[in-house]
Order: sequence, then C-alpha cells, then structure tokens
Amino acid sequence: MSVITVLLVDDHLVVRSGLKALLGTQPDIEVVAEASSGEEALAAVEGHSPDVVVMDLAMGPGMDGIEAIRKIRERNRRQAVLVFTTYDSDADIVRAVDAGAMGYLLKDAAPEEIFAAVRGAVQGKSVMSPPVASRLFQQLRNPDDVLTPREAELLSLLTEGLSNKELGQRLFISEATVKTHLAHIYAKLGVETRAAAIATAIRREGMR
Amino acid sequence: MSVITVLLVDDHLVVRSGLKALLGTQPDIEVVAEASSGEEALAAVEGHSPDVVVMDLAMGPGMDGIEAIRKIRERNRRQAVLVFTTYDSDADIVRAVDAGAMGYLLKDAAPEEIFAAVRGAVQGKSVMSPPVASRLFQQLRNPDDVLTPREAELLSLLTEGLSNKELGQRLFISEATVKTHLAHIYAKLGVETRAAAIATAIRREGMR
DNA sequence: GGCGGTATCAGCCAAAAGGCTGAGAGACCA
DNA sequence: TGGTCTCTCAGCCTTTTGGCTGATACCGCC
Repeated sequence: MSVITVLLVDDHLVVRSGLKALLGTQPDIEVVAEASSGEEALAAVEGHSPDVVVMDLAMGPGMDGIEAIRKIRERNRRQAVLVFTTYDSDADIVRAVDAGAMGYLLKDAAPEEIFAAVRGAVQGKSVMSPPVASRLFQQLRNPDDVLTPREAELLSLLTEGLSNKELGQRLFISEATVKTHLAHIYAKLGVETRAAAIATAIRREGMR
Repeated sequence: MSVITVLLVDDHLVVRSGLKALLGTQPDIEVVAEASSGEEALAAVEGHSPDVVVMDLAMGPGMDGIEAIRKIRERNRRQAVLVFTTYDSDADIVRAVDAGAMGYLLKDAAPEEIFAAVRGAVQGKSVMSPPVASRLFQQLRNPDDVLTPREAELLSLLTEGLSNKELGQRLFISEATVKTHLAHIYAKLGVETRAAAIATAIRREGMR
C-alpha cells in the first residue's frame, strides 16, 4: 500500500497545524505541502502533485476556495479536492461540488471521518459530513428551489453589499443579466427584495 | 521559570489539535486540558486550575464563549482568559472584554503572537491582534459612530429585510423618519446602501 | 435659559432596484 | 434532432431608495 500525499490549504495556520497533527497519526497519509491562499495552492499542486487537496473555502482576499478548486481540476484531473470548512452553506456546497470537489467536510468532523474522506477521495469515492449530505438530500426533493452555480455565486457577492453595477463588473456580465439572475434568486429564496435576500442568505445559507 | 499551564476551549477538534501542536513547541507552555464546550470548560478549570484559558467564542449550542468567560472569572480570578476566534465583531470584542477577557486574538494570528499573548496573560498584560486593537481604538476615538437606541432598533429590523414603508409601520413612524434614521445609520457604519448596512450589521455587529 | 443630542417629519430630486416580456447562444440529454 | 436548462442581454415602466436641506419638539444638563 502506497502513501497518500496531501496538500493542506487554509488561511489559518492553526487549522493547518491541527490537520497536519491529526493526519500525521495515520501511517498511510502524509502531508507534503501547505498553502494559505488559492494562489499558493495552485503553485503547491504544480510543485508537489499531491493525491488529495484538503481545502478551506473561506480564504481572505484574493482567489477564493471555489475558484481554486476549479483551477486545480482544470489543470490536472488527478488531484481529488476535499472541502474542509466551517459552514454548511447550501450555496457553497452546490458551487464546490460543481467546481469538482470530491467531498465536503465540516470542521467539527471526527478524525475518523477525515481519514475516511481522504482515503475515499483517492479511490474516487465522495464523502460528505452528515449535515452536508442531509442538505443535499433535501434539495433533491425541491429541485426547483436549488440555486444554479452562477446564481449561488451572485448571491454570495450580494451578501457583500454590492450594487447591481458592481456585481456586473465583478462577474464580467451586464447589469441586465445581473437583474435576471437576481429575479430568479428572489423567486427561489421566496423573497421580494435584495435586503430580504441578503438576510435570508446570511442566516439560512450560513453565508458570511 | 515555571511552566505556564493552559486549557484549550474550542468546539473544533482540529483547532485544538493545532493549538496544542503550536504551543507544544514552547518549553515554558504546557497544554494540560482541552474542552469543546462552555460547560466542559468550567469543569476543566475546576479540575486543572490552569494559568491561562484559550477560548473560542463560537461554540455551537449551549453556553457560549462570553458566558463561559464570565463564569470562569466569577469563580476564580486567578485564571487569565484569552479569546481566540475567527471574527473581529465589534460587539463580541466589547462583550468579551467586559466579561473579563485578558486578550483577543484572531485565528490567523502568527504563532509568535499567540505565544506572546499567553505569556503576557499570566503577567496581567492584555494582548490584542492588531485588527482588534484598531477597532477598539477607533471606537474610543469616534464615539460619534455609536448607534443610538432607536437607530439600533431600526438596524435590527432592517436585517429582517423590511422596506422603508414596513419599517415605518412597524415602528409607528413615518417613512420620512425612517429615511432620516437610515441616513444616520449608514454614516455611522460607513456604508452607502441598505444592502451593505445589512451585511455589515449581521457580520460585524453580530446581529442575527 | 440656552445647548446638544435624539426623535420626529416634509419636499425635492437623482439613482438604484424591481417587474415584465422577449430573445439568442451553448450545453446536455433523451 | 428537438427539448430543456443555463447564462446571457435589451427595453420599458414603476417603485424604492438615497442625498439634500430644513424644520419642530422633547429631554437632560450645565
């Protein structure tokens, strides 16, 4: 049995240190590199070509986790990416899976769960924390209310307090398109104003 | 020189593990106990009587970090409590300091910062992460930015996603007055739109 | 008795947001 | 190959929001 090589990506040194300590107890898993930003993560993937990338989604300014996942998957489909984050936001789950994540773990996961996820990932198995899985399950029952990846992305930026114009500039689309997306988002969230959408998104979706 | 004993309190095993690994590199610091909730923390303080308690504020259901700090300080003033958390919410900082916290560190703090904070805490020195200190400083310098009770009430309703008309009806005031209050709130929060105000209120002020 | 802070309200105007209809391009799938 | 989904864009119109100026009233305080 060969050793599984892992790249850790998290902007908090404490979390990287903790993961490293936990994974270090497993003889068949080895942390070969760490990164604290999306940019660093891409470089580390090139340099170390790890089997599994364990990544937080929230990573301060610059490239966010979703974008990093997408780029990693674009360049090299060998790496399996595991999301390891604090919040089980509906929108983030959808976007992460869409970007090519193999699993989605919450930070309060038990060590065994994490080990199992890493081992499963290299075999192409997808592993979810129970709360995450239940959210996905619930969404399958109401497929009409599931945000598309683009809508989720827009909603995420919406919670930053941006105007339609700013949203358009940020996403390289026209203001008209922004308004179309927003109308769909409002309908799916069951709200009528952007203010209510933001409130709903932050509270219900766990966005922040 | 005697060894500083530390109790770690965080609901994420990964974070505890990481802190333990980091603090373990220091010969004069020893982690003697861990807890994953406020209740456990109180018991651990009784049992181990550590010199310093390093605690996250957000801890799932049950007693929150602030309450735990207050109770620890009530029962035994020997322990110094250091807050170690992810978000620099104005409200949380004020509440934590008020509850008796000796320091306030963010999770992206450098290891040296953490070590220094632990060592400082036992000597009665208070240590803040730079972003935290700057927030406190800003509040002291600019008391004008403190919301009046009425403004706070309005902001709280604002985060529900209500329109100006609805706000007026809810508070029994005219829409004109609502707009006046909002203008003041925006100025104090440093934002220009209601969307940004909601985002700021929920995130920074911890409203929810 | 005046002064500052708070809360209340009005009117005017420009900008932003939202509702509506319609439509083309590309992907995916049966 | 045709249907469906997603993402993109446009125009038109109404409503809402935000910026501004100015005003009245109450309250506590020196």
